[in-house]
Amino acid sequence: MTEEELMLQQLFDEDKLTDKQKKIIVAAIETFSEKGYAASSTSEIAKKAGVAEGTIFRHYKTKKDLLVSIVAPLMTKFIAPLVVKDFNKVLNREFETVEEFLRATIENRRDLLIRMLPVVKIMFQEIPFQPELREQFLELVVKNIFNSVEKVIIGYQEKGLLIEMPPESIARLTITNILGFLFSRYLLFPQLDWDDELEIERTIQFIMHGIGKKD
Amino acid sequence: MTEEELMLQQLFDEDKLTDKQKKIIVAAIETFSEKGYAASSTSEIAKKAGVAEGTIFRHYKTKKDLLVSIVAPLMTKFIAPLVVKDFNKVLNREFETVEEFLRATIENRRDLLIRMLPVVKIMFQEIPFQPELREQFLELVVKNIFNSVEKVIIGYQEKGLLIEMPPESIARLTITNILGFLFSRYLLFPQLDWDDELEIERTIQFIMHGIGKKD
Amino acid sequence: MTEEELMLQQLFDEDKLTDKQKKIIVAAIETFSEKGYAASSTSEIAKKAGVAEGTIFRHYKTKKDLLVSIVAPLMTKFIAPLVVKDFNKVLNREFETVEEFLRATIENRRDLLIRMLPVVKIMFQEIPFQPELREQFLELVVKNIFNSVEKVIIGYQEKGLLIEMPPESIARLTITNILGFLFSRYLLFPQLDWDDELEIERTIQFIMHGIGKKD
Amino acid sequence: MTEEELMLQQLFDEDKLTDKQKKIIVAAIETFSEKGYAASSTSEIAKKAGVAEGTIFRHYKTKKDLLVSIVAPLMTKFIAPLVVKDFNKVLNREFETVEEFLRATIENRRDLLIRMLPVVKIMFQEIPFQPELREQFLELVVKNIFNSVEKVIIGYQEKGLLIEMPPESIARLTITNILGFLFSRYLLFPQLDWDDELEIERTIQFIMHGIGKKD
DNA sequence: TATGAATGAGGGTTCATTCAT
DNA sequence: AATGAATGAACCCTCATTCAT
Repeated sequence: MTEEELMLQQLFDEDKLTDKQKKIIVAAIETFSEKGYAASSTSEIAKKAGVAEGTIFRHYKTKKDLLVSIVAPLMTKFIAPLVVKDFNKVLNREFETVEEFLRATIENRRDLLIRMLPVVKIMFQEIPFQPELREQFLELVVKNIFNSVEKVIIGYQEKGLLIEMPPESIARLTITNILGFLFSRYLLFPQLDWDDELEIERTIQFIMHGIGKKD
Repeated sequence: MTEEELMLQQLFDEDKLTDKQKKIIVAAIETFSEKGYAASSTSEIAKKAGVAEGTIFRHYKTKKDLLVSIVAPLMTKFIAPLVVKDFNKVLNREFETVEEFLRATIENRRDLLIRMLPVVKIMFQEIPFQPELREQFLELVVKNIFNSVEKVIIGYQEKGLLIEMPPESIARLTITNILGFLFSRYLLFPQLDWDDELEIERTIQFIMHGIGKKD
Repeated sequence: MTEEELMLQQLFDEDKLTDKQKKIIVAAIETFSEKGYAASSTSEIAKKAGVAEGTIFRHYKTKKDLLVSIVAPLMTKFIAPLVVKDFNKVLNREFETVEEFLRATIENRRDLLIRMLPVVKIMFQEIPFQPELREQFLELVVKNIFNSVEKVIIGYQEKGLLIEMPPESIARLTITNILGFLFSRYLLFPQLDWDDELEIERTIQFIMHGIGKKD
Repeated sequence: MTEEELMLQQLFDEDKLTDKQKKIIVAAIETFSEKGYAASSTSEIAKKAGVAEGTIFRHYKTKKDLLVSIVAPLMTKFIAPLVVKDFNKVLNREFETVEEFLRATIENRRDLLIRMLPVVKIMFQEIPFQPELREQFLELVVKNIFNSVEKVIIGYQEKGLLIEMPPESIARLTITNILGFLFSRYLLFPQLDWDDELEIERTIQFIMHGIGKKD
């Protein structure tokens, strides 16, 4: 089983996908991610997947349908659990400090995040142009997850570990920084030299303490 | 003079642009920004600009040439000065604290940033797919600007106002948060209700102090 | 038994058709009639028939084969008997006048004609484009039937009830008027208000006496 | 100037058609008429017209647009004048009898009718499937022309030359017979031996006197 | 026998680009 | 300089037909 298929299993294990369907999805993710949705052609995807072009349209009514079929489950099945799962651990007092929690979460899932990056890239690239995706994202990710996050943040706030800023803002800022790092690192400038461990540590440090010196 | 033409003047005032060329650029920015580069057609741009299709190709050899002609000067003439200019003020001790500096910078240029957002959006949308733009961005923006930033940051660090983190990281994190806010606000979820003043204040607060409670 | 199946029985009662075959034919007639042969897709027919696409091609080698299988028996088993049958009655002096004969024939079979119209429509739509059908039509309908008609017409001519025009011409003109009414009524402008009884009466009157005033 | 171009001139002389546009229309008429609209491909039409396929879509937004652009002017510019023109002569008492009028009309325009037949064929083939055409036909031909016809018919009725049947019915029946002859002759069975003069004469005779013997 | 996934040729249409005017 | 008709490759998608199950 290739890496891609592993990722697919994470994304699509509930659905019964035929062999060809898996190949189409793998090829589509690769192509969309490399060239962007609009610049990808179904014929190229078909060739890369080793199927006839018509086969794509047997499974996905339109090219956009293919896009949505890739990105939508990511939102429902991947991103939500990714965050929520360990938040429960946090709520169960497994982590004494937010710092530890952030470090554990990021480190813990870094490989998966890296493997998922193509799809994440597609997702953020297309959200500005596809109202359908934007609405799904708001409904499934923003609303759904931010609810869970709120509890955790409030928990830490009550423990006196977080400032009193409203939970949504804290969530937005934290997520911004994590995604900001990942996008800079893997999408915008992958060819630069990065010391990943160090940058993650700095990101966490920044999230926790900002850049102002305590005195 | 329309708003767009004002923006154009900021971007292109040195070049002698014909009236039609200006219209083409305005139309291209609007279209690229709305639909993305690949999904925009030159015929649509021509129609929106009120010129013949051929006219576009008289001024810009290819569609990609049009894209680069829009984004490249942004990098050289807009973003660089935007940051550097006030950094010099900072170096001249005009601002006692980083906070004040950040606030002044953001507030000061907010309107312009908002008006520039279409082009900024295009820039970030296309950087992952256009190596030409990516290299330009690295060369002109990252290297060029980060050099200036370093001095400022070092200055504040020497004054004991910033932590000891390496200047590049501080720059990256700061920029990430500013752009992160602007992208969330204007590109990803413009339809949500935002209290801009408040969010900017929180972003600044976050940049300076993180989310961890000092005690 | 539905109306369609009744019609099918009239058309195909000798052949042993499976249940699925009947459903395919009903669906094909409906689709061909609504959209025309070329604009109908086998997949739509399959869906409407509730069978798999492959099933159609198990029974009919090609799409055209399906068309011919529908229209051909119509010519041999329906139209020919339709006319000939009562012509025998006429020959047996059941009708004193041609008028009565025409009226009886049309009225008598009007419901059936209406129910058959989808297939008749297909037949006339496709005859110009399918040489196979055209030849069959000439062989089975024109030659075969016109022979019978000739006898009837000659019979009435001998009785002094018809003018001396050659039987083929009389046949052509009569049929033209009946079909012309039916086509105007049911195919070209079904949405107009028609007083069927009245129009039939006028058609008969016209066939018999033209529009010139006797003096 | 070829025959087709002559016909085109009759149909489209008011519009300024480029050379390529004329070729496209000629090719489209030929192809639609031979194979039917749905079975004709734009690539075939382009090849036959000697233009690039894209050129078709520069002038006609869609394939259906091409169809309508061919058939619509036929209705407005050809069929209407065809009938109305001589009806005025009739009203001016140029013809003593309806028979003479019919003969003059048919003979007079037979060549043109024959040359127009491909377009007439397309028109009647597609009216059942294209609501757009059907409505146009009703609006432009049926309503428009039948108004004129009514006057003529009433004129002859007042002169005692026509029976008292309602003008619309007389019109429908007359037109049915003329088109019925033309369709049988040129569309359905062009390969049969026809004595055109004789058949026209018989059609006229039939229209005037029916098939019933006066006595 | 019946299925429906798979095919790949061909469908209508769009597009960036060219070039004569 | 500016036009816009013309191009033809490429696009997304549909289709009749095949074949392993």
